[in-house]
Amino acid sequence: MRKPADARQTDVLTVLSACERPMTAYQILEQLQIAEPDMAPPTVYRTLSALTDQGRAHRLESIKAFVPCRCDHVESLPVLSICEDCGSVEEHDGSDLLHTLTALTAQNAFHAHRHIIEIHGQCGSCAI
Amino acid sequence: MRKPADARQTDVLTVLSACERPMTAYQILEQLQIAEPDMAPPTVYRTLSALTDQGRAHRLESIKAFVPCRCDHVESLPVLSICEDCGSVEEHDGSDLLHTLTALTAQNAFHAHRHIIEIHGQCGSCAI
DNA sequence: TTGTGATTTGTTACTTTATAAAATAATCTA
DNA sequence: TAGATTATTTTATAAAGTAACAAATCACAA
Repeated sequence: MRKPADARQTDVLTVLSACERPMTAYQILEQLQIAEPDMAPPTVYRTLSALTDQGRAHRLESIKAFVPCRCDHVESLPVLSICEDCGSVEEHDGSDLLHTLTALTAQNAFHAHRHIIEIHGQCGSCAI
Repeated sequence: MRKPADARQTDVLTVLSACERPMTAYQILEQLQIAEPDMAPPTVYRTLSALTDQGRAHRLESIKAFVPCRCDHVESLPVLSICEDCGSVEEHDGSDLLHTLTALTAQNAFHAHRHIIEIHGQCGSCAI
């Protein structure tokens, strides 16, 4: 059952958006397999790569999971805060951090391609 | 062959420090197995957790690898820059970022426990 | 149209990364 | 020095990710 890539991307984003929490690749796969039982991991991973490349989804490296982009997905520096109690994730625009980060790495003439900023902690609702 | 935890930690740090590049848990295991062929993954993972908790090593979440802490391992906000060409990693002190990060997440009364800041790019030596 | 090559998508099988849980060893306490 | 307690190791397996090839589709020339 062959589908064009953009249809797959829509499918994956739909599944991701329907869930309040970040989802692992295999959780996404499991959802998609309800409609297409033969789907295999590479299909999901390929689609997720495309989505993250486009900025339409983000991968949370520290918890091996994915969230849909809640911003305009053009923003250059997503900062993702992850509540360790309830698992919820908030997305923030970290553009203000850019020049400090650049200054930090400038010593070695380092040229950045991609920034990963994730914050683990406790969200307001869970702090009560 | 049972060893106290701190001896294990020394072993792992020695292996890590002897390598210029970040190492995966299984690469570390492979090195340690030269002396102790029966060592199994959980021993390495447990030791690495202890080391990262103490700040004596860092885990690069985005590449699933570990480096020894090159700073005083008390520093609160390590920023790790990773060269995508040669694989080298530099460690920087990102304390200056703290108040901006706090401001970013403050809207939701989020309370941070741990920050993960990794930068992918190209180091000076590889830019030539 | 139809053949040809380039590209995208699907499938199989596997590798790498990580951990749960049982087993064992060391240490402590009385 | 037996029994309780804690820490470490082992076994086995779960979870995450990918390489490599097969099949389908597309683009375009003849």
